[in-house]
This record gives sequence, structure tokens and C-alpha cells, in this order.
Amino acid sequence: MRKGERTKSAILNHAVATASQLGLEGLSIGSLADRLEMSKSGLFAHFGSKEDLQIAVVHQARQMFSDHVFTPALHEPAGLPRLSAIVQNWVTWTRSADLPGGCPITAAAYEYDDRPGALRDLLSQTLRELRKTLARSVRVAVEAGHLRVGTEPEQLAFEILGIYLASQLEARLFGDPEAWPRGLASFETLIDRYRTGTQT
Amino acid sequence: MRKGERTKSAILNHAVATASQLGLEGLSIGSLADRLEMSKSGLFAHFGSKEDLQIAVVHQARQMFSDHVFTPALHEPAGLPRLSAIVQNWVTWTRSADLPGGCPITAAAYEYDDRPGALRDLLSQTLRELRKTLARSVRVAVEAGHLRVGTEPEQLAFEILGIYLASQLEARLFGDPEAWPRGLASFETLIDRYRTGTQT
DNA sequence: GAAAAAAGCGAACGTTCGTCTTATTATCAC
DNA sequence: GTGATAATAAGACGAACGTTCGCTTTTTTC
Repeated sequence: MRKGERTKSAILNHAVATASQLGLEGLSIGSLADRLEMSKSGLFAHFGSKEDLQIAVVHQARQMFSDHVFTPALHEPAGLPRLSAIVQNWVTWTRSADLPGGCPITAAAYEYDDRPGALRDLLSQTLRELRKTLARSVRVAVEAGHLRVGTEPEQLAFEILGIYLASQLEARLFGDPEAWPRGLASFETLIDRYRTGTQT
Repeated sequence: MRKGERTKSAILNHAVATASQLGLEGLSIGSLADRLEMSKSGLFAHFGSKEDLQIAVVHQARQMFSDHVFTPALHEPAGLPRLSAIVQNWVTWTRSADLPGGCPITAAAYEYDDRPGALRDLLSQTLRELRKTLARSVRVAVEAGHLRVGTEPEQLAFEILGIYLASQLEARLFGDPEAWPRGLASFETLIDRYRTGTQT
């Protein structure tokens, strides 16, 4: 009852890394087993089907996101500092060595946005929560007086997501490390538009 | 020498539509042949390999992009009107019935951003050109006095891309048609920040 | 340490994949 | 119309896919 969970965890960590590069569909049980030096059937037994493996991968990625992005941001004061920390942590996590293909959640979301099924439903819910968290941070920042009254949380969260998506795409597709600073600059400019006290 | 090109064109149109939903990797010669009611080998003969088929699909998508997005925008006056037309045409094209999975270029770019090879190179070049075109439009808009002097074309093009990516993702993953108006609203707000005469 | 349970392995399954070779049919120039 | 050529079809190939089945090994429990 103990060993199994350790193995399963190791499988999922490798699977998340692979999925970040090749996508959830690019995962193959055979090559995953090879990389982990175990048999196909032994690996397969931990999940009832490939789809269950893919779902487990998404859950693992969600957990990682929570651990590396959200939770550390709680150490920052609520409002704008916390919002900035989330964005910064997100970028940092994306660039970590554990994720050779960048954020596995946005990659999977883009991959499955047109394939109805359990995976799309799960990813849709995951991204909705992510957006809701960003919007909540914006709302708190308004209430704390960091951002102007009238700032639309949903719209701002939407634009932050856009900046992230563009940064990741350009960083990876162009192999241009300057994409991340450019994205963070866009984020700063975006926030400045709504910041209290320094509004133009 | 005539019939073959007609068939090839029909194949590519179907392939682009399929790729917009399932990705370039999701293309399969067998199912494509079934859908077109021809044999696998007959279809295959038009392309030397699957990779060549995928490359042809990207070229076809580029041509479609040019025909539906860029070329019509040339009827608008250079500068801001043309930039707005490009964005508007892009969204309209994305939502057309021929593209059940949205913009095949951004989808493919996200799919291959971590897979080195000829396809990534081609997609990288394609997206660079797209961004360059957007930036050029911004630059012309500045020169025409539509946008403020000091507006950074590259940064603005980057942000427009981000808005597009977020719109497409939310529209398709959430099945939320409001994502497109939200994206266009973000675009308007973004432009307003740099517009001459109406700056806050 | 023995018994019970969990974990992993090896081989095979039916499919589908891309690709190749060989043959047949359709198209086009003359 | 005929002959050359292009276009498509039929079929088989080896490999990889997800999945299933017994069987063996390892781990855990008592």
C-alpha cells in the first residue's frame, strides 16, 4: 500500500514533464515505461486506462500549480502584491527545470479546447478556477485601494491570461528568452493603467 | 496535371479543418482518406510523407490567413483602420464554418512550440511574420498620427497576440461566445491607451 | 517467518499508424 | 481514338498503440 503510491507519483512527475512538451495526447504508455525502466503493463496497472492516466496528469499539474504559484503567494499581502506574486510565480514555475515544455495546464487547455470529453471538462474547470483566482485578487486589490474603483476584475484577469499565453508562445516557439521580460513589462503597464495615485 | 491539383487542394482543405480541431499531430492519413472517400495510398501519393502533408497544411493555412485576414484589410486606409480590420478579420475568419477548431496557425504553433524540426521552424517563421505585420501596422498608425509618438510597435503587437490567444482559448474551451466581444473590448481599450487626442 | 496482498513483469491481443510496391484506372496531348 | 502519363487503388509490411491475461516477485501484515 506504500510502494505503489511512490511509484505512481514518480510516473506522474515524469508524465507531467513529458506532457508539457508533447501534450497529453503525445503521452504514450510504452515510452513512459521505458523512461522509468519498468514494464508497460506494470505502469498501466496503476491507471485503468490511458484517459485515466491523462486525467491523473492534469490533477498532478493542478497540484503543482497550487504548490508553486498560489500557496507561496499567500505570504504576500493581499491585493496587488499578491496578484503580482501569482504572476511572477507562474512565470518562474513555467521556466523551472521540471517543466521542459512550459506550463502543462495552458498547453493541455489549448490541446483539448476542441475535443469534448472528460479531459476538456476537467481542463475547462481548471482554467475557470485559475481565472477566478486572478479576478478575486484584482477585486481584493480594488478593495484595498491598490487599484482604481471601477476596475473590472474579469476583464483584467482575461488580459493577464492573454499576456501569459503570448509570453509562453513566443518564449518557446521563437526560443526567445526576452519574451518573459516583455510579458512582465506588459503586465506592469496593464496594472499601471488601473493603479491608484499614479494614473496618467 | 489538372485533376491531381484539384484533388490535392480538396485534401488540404479538409486537412486544415481537421488540424484546427485535432492538431497537426492528430491528422491521420487513413481517416483523412476515409472522409474524402479515397484510398489511403491514393491520398498518400500526393505527399511524400506525413510530415510533408503537415507542412503543406501549414502553407495552406498561411494562404487562407492571407486571403481572409490580410488582403481584405488592404481596402481600409493604412494605419489604425487597417490594424483594426486585421484584428476583426482574424476573429471573423477564426469563427468561420471552414474552421471548426479555430485558427489553425496559432493552434499548430502552440502544439509544436516544443518539438524541434521543420514544422516548428515553419510555424516560428509564420508567427514572426504575423507579428511583424501587426507591428508594421502599428508603426504606420503612429506615422499617420493615429497613435501617439512613443508607442512601441513590438510591444503592442505582442499584446494584441495575447488578447487573441486568450479570446480563442476561452471561446473554445469554455464554449463561451462572449469571449470574442471581451477580446475585442480589450483590444479597443488597449488601443485607446495609445490613441492620439483621446488620451486620458 | 508464514500468509496475504500488492506490485510488477512478459507475452500476446486486435487496431491503427505511416509507408512501400505493384497494378489498375482515368486523364490528357496528339 | 490511341498512346503516354498522371492519378488512384489494392494490399501488405513492420512498428507502435492501448489493453488484457496469467504468472512471478516483492512488499506488507500478523
